[in-house]
Amino acid sequence: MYIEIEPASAVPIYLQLAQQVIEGVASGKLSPGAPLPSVRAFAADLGMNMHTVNKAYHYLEEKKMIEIVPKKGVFIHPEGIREATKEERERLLQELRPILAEAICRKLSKEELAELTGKLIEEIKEGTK
Amino acid sequence: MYIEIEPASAVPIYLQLAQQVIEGVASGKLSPGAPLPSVRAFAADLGMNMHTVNKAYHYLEEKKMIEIVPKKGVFIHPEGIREATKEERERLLQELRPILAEAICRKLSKEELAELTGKLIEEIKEGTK
Amino acid sequence: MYIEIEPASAVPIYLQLAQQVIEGVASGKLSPGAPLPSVRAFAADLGMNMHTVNKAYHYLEEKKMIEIVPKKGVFIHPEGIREATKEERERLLQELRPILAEAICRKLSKEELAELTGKLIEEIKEGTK
Amino acid sequence: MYIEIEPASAVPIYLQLAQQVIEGVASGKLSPGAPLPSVRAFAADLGMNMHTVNKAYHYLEEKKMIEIVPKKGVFIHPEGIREATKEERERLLQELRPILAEAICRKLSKEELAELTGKLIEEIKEGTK
DNA sequence: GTGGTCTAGACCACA
DNA sequence: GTGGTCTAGACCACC
Repeated sequence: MYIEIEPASAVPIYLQLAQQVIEGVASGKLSPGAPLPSVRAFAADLGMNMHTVNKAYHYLEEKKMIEIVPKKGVFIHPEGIREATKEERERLLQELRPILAEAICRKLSKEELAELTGKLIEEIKEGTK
Repeated sequence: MYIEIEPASAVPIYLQLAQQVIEGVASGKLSPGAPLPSVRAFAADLGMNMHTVNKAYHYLEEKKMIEIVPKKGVFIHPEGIREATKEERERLLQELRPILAEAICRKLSKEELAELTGKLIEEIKEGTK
Repeated sequence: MYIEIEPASAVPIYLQLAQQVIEGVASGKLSPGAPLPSVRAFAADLGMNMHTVNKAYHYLEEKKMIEIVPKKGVFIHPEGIREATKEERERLLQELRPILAEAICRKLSKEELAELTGKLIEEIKEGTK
Repeated sequence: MYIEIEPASAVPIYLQLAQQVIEGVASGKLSPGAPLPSVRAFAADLGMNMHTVNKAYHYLEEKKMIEIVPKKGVFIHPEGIREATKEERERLLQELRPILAEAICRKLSKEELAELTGKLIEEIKEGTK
């Protein structure tokens, strides 16, 4: 797992971290049950504060992507990531919406978009950064 | 143009407003050169602060999607929205990335995703909310 | 709303605070949509840290008992507290279980327990502390 | 006695163990004077650390629910579990309070609650897990 | 060693 | 003025 954080980004550090863990799962680099570093170790590793890592972990736990076992450690959810609920699909679509709207304004055709997202999906699955 | 704002959302109000203007353009409801309400009128209409509408407008101006003509008014960019630059395409992909990654974790296949985004694109183009 | 915190208690401060807000709702003192103090004001009021109040608020938000509107304030969930899902009922029962088990060991009969809980419920509903 | 531990629970393992012993007593499966496994044997049996079992035993001893006889073994308190003192009743009520408050918020009526707790009590007494 | 909790103080964007 | 984020450093219970 290589994690790259851009401190200057508008997206909060804890979110960047969480998203990269999610990418790790999507690419298969992180399998169900796999341990994640302790909050302290990860924080030291990434040069950030313990609480920031903690926040990322709790964010992921809420999404049921990881399991935080008090005093034991943190693990990719051992029962596997569950399929999206109707609510979650709806949320993902809502997040997608403004991005697609802007792309359409910018004259990207449906086909171009399909190709771009297709490539992006492959990239994520292969774990290419 | 029906604008719907969710005040409780984590997305800032000014951004929600800007995104809905963009959707208006994407759907063709707002054509190049079309006038937008004055800051004052829009704010009163939507029950929000003038500063908020102003911020949305300047956000859109920076993206070159609208033109603010002092003393005259605000218009959808009359020369049409220009195609995405390389940087903008890159940014759109970066925004897409975490959403797709989560979708993959949630076991959405490439085909399902393509179908969903396809539908969403149609929805936006038709201006269906 | 009178809030009383026991710093020496084994139950974390943020939880005590959250529970007392819940009691406020149960007693009807806090109605749907009612505003709660800002994190800073509440913290100053209660002599605790802003982050502790924040944690209590986010705990309650997760339970959908309050709504945190960024930059606006915090409110008792305006649509009212929704009924317990099957999962939540199950959790409540699991929490009840060890307490009842101990009570049974201590020779409290079913009738005594029913009477005690009945009284306690009335007490909570009336907002008697 | 079947003991089931959820390692991922927020409830400490030693407490889970102690609570299940209490349930054993409540259901009558463990009668006054009945022997409990040695710390070592229990730990091996449950795949947990000796310290953890030890802590559970001392927790139960403090509650006077078991008796630890050095070099002899551990037994359910032979003189029977004594009735709850006033303090203990008070403590049980205090533990009950937040659970009931949440249930009230969730629109569970007094009658529903009475029925649910009644069922739960029967379940515990019968030793149904 | 782990995560959980709490405090303190800071800066930021938003409204 | 609001909540959001981040840092820093501390103590605790549990394993």
